[in-house]
Amino acid sequence: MKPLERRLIEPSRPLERTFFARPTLKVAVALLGTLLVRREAKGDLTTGIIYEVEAYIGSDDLACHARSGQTARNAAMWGPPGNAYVYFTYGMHWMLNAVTEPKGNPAAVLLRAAFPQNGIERMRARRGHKADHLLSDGPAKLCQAFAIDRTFDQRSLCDGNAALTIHPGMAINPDAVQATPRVGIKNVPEPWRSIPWRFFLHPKDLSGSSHSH
DNA sequence: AGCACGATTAACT
DNA sequence: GTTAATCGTGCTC
Repeated sequence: MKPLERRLIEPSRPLERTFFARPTLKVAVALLGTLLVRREAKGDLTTGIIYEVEAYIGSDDLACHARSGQTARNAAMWGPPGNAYVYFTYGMHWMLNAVTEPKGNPAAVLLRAAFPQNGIERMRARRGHKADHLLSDGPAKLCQAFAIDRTFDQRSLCDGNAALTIHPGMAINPDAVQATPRVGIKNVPEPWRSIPWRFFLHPKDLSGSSHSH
């Protein structure tokens, strides 16, 4: 018996580059509630609603990889807004970012968590047989669940038929957005270590009004 | 050439 | 609560 999928969200057009070509903090908050869509072989869709992000903004931000100037690794951040920036860390994990701000202005939003919507069994096959909410509740887990690796670095997230896109998702109550310091940067100097550029929604705020068009 | 550490995770005590 | 895993990157010598 095929497991029951959550509500099938038929993706509309992806978010356009103009969505990402804005101040990074605005893009970060606006990404909450949007739908991450991974098109796999045979047209299978793996999707989830983004509910946790972090902003990394420019070479002055000492937590941002742009702090040490442009290199082969971080070049994506200097590229067009709406591209992916995917990097490898801790010797084993991939991280997915969406590049923001006008081209040449290095900044990005780290996608830290998404609530599974479609393709949940594919996520389980890659992540182990865990409860839905544990499949993509961290930046490296998200990349595992959605099968994202270096091949996505510098690729557009805005092309309709691409393997990875971001689409309008749920309407979000701005009052429900939580902000805290970014995590995993405890050796970064102040004020960057404590500036509240992590944004997220509580699960209860994900179960409300959903719309796909 | 060597080295310290990382936008983390899973598995421990 | 702690810690091993595991290796690319950027910095120092």
